[in-house]
Amino acid sequence: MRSVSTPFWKTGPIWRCHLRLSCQSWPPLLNPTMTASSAKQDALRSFAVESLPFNCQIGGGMRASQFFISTLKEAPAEAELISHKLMLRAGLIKRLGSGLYTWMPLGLRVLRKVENIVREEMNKSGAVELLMPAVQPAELWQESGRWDVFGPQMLKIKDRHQRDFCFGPTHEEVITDIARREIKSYRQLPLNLYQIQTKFRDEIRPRFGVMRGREFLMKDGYSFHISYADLEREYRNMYDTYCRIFTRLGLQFRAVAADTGAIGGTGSHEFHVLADSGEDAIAFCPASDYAANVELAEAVAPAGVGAGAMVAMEKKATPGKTKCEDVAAFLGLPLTQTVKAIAVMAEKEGGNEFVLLLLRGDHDLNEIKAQKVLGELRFARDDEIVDALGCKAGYIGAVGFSGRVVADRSVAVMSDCVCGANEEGYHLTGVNFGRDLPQPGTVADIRNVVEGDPSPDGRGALELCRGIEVGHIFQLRTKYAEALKCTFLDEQGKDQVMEMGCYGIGVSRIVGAAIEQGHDERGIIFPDTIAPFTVAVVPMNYAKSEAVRTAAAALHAELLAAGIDAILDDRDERPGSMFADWELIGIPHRVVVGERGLKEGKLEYKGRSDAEATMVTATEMTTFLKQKLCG
RNA sequence: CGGGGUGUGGCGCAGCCCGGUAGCGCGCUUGCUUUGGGAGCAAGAUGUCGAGAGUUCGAAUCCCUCCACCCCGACCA
Repeated sequence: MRSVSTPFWKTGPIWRCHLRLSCQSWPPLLNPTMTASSAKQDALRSFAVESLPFNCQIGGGMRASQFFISTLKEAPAEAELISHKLMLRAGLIKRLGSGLYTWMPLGLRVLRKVENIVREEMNKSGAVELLMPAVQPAELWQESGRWDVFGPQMLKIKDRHQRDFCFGPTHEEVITDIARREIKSYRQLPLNLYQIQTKFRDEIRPRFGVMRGREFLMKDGYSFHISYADLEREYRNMYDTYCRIFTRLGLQFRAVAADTGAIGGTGSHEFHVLADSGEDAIAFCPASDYAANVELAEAVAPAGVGAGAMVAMEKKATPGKTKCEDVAAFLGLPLTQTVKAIAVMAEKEGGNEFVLLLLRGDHDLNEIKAQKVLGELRFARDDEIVDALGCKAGYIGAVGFSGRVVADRSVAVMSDCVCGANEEGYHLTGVNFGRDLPQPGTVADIRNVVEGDPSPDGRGALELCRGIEVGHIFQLRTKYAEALKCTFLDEQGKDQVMEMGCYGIGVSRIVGAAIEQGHDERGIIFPDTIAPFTVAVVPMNYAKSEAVRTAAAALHAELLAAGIDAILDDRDERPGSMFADWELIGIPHRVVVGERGLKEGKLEYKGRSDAEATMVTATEMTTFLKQKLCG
C-alpha cells in the first residue's frame, strides 16, 4: 500500500538519481569534450546507435563494457531454489520487496525473447493482440460476483474519490465487457483476443523468485464462439499452439489433464515444464498421452485378483514394529503384502464417525480422494483410536472391528495379508477378507498413484515426475458470458450467450522454469532461443593486442550482420573472470579470440555444455555458428 | 494465517551468551606489476548494527513494541 499512497514526486532523490545515471550514459551527446580511451569511445558510439527506440531490446550489437553486467560470486541468502540463486548471481533480477523483482537489462532480454516467441506463435494461430488496463473498476467484478469471492489474493485499491479498484489478477471481466459491447452478430465470431501484461496477485507466500512472484508477466488469451463445437475447435488450436511455443522455447514439457479449479468451466489442460524442483507432481503414461496431476490421477486396482487364501491366520509378536516397512522386514514378507490402517474421524450429522481406511503398505493416502468418499475428515486422535480399538496406533487393523471400513481398490484384491492385531506388539499374518473379517463396507480409490501403476486408459504403466506449471488452458463455456450478459444475434436473429475459452501462459515464470531445467555447477545454460545473447565474443588481452581487437570487432560485426545476437566482451578482464561470467549468465555459445589462434588464422569455439573447445578457421566462424544455431 | 528462522558497508558472514575501540572474506576506488580459467602487492572509500521506546555512566550486545525478509504448510501462470 505504501507504494500506492506515496506520490512519485515524493521519491525525489531516487528520481533525480535516475536522471543523473541516465545522463552519464550519454556523454557523447552532453559532454563532447570528455576524454576516454578510443575503445571506450567506440563502445559509446555503438551504444548510442543501438539505443535508438526502433532498435530496442532485441537485436543490435552490444559491448559488455556498456552493458549493465553485475555478477555475484555468492548468492544472496534469500534464495533457496537453484534458478532463483542463479538469476540473482547472474544479475538477471533484483528484489525490491517480497515477490517484487526488477528485471535487470540482462534478464529483460530473456523475458522479451520469451515474450516475442509467445507473441509470434499466438499471432500465427490467428489470435489478435490487444492491451487492457492493469487497474480495473470494482463494478465489473461485482457484476461477475467475484469481487468478494476472489478474496485477499486480489489487491484492492481506492482512488482519490474513494472508489474501489483492483490491480487485475486476471482479465475475464474486462475482456467479456469488451466482447459484450463490441460483438453484436454471429458474423463477428469466432474471435480470439490476447494480451501480454503485468498481473498482480497478492500471493499468500511469494517464493522462488520470479516463479511465484506477486507481480508477474502473463500472456492471457480469451476466445469467443457461437457454439461449444467451435470452442472445442479453438481449444484444440490453442493446445497445439502451446505445444509449439514450449517446443520453440527449448523446454521439456508435458500437457496434463487438470482440474478446472476456481475459474470454473469444463475441459482444461495444464502445461508443465518438467523439473525436479517443480511444485506439482505429475503422473504420466509414456505409452499413451495420458498425464494428470498426481492428486487427480486415478489409481486403478492391480490387474487380476489375488491368489486367494493359502494360509491360516496367525498372530505374530512384532515388538516395537509399528511401521509397515519394519513389520514386513521383521517378518520377512514383501511390503506389498502388508495393509496399513489409518484411523480418521469423518464429519457426520450428530457427531463424528470413526472410520478405518485400509491401504497397501507401500501406498500413501490421498486425502482429497478420501474426502470425496467420506466428506470432511481429520486424522483420529490417539485417545479416539484407543477408545475404538482398544489399542494404540501402530498395531491397529480391521480384524474384529465392527465400524465402517473403507478399503483402497488395491487392498480389496489382496490375500494372505499382514495387518495389526489391535494388540500392542502383535500383528496378524494370513489375513483374508470374507474369511477372517467381513468384506470392506466400501471399496474406493483413496490413494496416490505410484510409479508402475496401470495407466487409467489401460495402455501401459504410469511414471511420475515433477513439473512447473507454465501454461493453463480452459474451456470456460458460458460462466462469464452469462454473468455479464455477453450475447450475440445468431442467424435466426435470436439472442445467444457466447461460449468462451481462456488461455494463460506465465511468461516471467518460464524464465525461472527454463533455468531450473538448464543449469550446471557453473551457472545457467539457456536454450539458444531465449539466451540474453546467443554468442559471446571473448577476446584475450583486448587492450594490448591490436590484432585481437581488430579480429574480435570484425567477427562481432559479421555475426550481427548475419543476424546472430552476439555480445563483444571488451572489458579487458582477465580470461578466467570473463569465462566465469558468461558461463554463469548462460550464454550458449562462446568464441575466444586470442593471438595464439590468430597466428594460424583460427578462433576457438566452445558450446556452453561442451567439454572441450574446437578450433575453427576465422573466416568460417560465422557459417559454423549459423549451423550450430539451426541444428 | 499457523509453525520455524534471519536482520551488522553492494554480497556472504563473525561479533551478541558475558554491555565499553564495529571486524573478516568477496566486491568497489587509486597506483604499480600481471594477462588463456574468478591475479599479486600497496594505499583507500563505504555502517543511523532493520525501526522505535526503555534499562544503564555507556547498548550491535540486555528488556519491550513494531517492521521487513526468508524457510515449511493451504492457493495459483
